[in-house]
Amino acid sequence: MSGGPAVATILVIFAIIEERLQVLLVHRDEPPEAELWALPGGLWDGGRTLEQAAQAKLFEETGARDVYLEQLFTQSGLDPTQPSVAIAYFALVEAKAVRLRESADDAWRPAWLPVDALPPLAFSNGRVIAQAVERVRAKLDYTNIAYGLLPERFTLRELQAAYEAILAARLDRRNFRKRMLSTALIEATEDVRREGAHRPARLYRFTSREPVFL
Amino acid sequence: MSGGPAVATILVIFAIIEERLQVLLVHRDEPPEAELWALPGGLWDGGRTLEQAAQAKLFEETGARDVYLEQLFTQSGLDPTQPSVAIAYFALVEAKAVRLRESADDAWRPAWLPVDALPPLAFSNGRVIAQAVERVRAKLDYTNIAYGLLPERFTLRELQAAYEAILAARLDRRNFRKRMLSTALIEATEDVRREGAHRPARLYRFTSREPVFL
DNA sequence: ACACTTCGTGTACGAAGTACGCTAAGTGAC
DNA sequence: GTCACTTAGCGTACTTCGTACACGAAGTGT
Repeated sequence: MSGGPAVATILVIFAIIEERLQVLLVHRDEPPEAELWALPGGLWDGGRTLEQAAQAKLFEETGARDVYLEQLFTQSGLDPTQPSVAIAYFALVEAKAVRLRESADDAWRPAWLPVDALPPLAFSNGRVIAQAVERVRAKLDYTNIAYGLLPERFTLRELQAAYEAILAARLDRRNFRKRMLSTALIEATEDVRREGAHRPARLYRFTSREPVFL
Repeated sequence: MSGGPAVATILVIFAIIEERLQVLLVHRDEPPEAELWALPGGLWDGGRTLEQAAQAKLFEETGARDVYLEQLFTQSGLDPTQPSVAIAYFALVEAKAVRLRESADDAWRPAWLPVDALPPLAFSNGRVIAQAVERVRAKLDYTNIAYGLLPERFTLRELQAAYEAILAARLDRRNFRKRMLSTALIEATEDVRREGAHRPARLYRFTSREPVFL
């Protein structure tokens, strides 16, 4: 080994928790950059494609499969101790379907942190996250990537809450509905959900759980 | 050496030549993939950032500095003989300012080939080029990246010709003018250019030669 | 003087997005 | 059972942006 540069994949895993966009981070207990939070990742062994390696790491951290995963950016020089490149991916997962990796000794423990209030991060992970957020926001407009964040069936209100969490903006309820239904990204189901003292909400689903562009 | 995966940068260098969007390719004289055209690139030595390595390679091939250069995508498994990752960049250069590298023995000779009529390419370079074209097209709409393709001063007709070459579509002359001038991306100069038996055309320049987003 | 070519500006129309008011369908209080 | 209350759901007016298209302006060459 050694000689060639180190190649790593790092993951920006998003979920919506408590109406906020949150990102999965791990607490580093050892140098370099000990005691800081960092994005999960791992060295690439060359045995699979980069995408497969990222998928595997995502599964290891969250137990999630078949979620939206997209390559973001490749950086060099993140690790000052050796030549290295890191290929960043981002993923959107449904919070309720995730089971975080257990760390018996409370070491390298993973946790969700809201993107609008991040602590100091290891390496340059803040930049990577910012870029991931930007990409997700842009893609909300013309793709169905939100399917990754929601359960199979959901109300329009829930979908809107997801959009608002990501965009960090409030949207008009009626225009949002109109826009969503005018695309073919989602479709109504037969069922409704009743909760609270008001009219029940119809449940919708994404017409496709594969990435779709408008 | 050896052991770690090979890390390479590859470049998709665009220019507009004879009113067509063309890409710089080199002819491979040796295996693997001998006798095919391929994108220029080189192994990364870890001594600089990836971006600097790409800049250097770009300069080596074209003599161009300070042009638009953007990272595109990272692929693994392009080379079947060893684990490897390739970070692709694309660049936009002004054809007239380019001086192609001389190859004394006519080996690995570089040449411009139009993107709409490419021969079979080595590795999976066709996909990379297609993705680069797509990115450039998208960015034309909301950035000033075209500045890389044109000389410092140009007529609106020339700018439009560049857009048409990239988009592979014809644009309405008057709407194009209106749209361009409504942004602050370009500004009129004092001078005009006279050529041919007709009204002379005003010369414009980009207000900035750094990347600008709308 | 006139034909010819490209440059430059204005106007009319339609599509898409935004602001906003009103009715529908439930639950719970009394 | 009626009524107050809350969220769901739909429709309309207005604005903004993009597209289609017509005409005068400013040169050169005959």
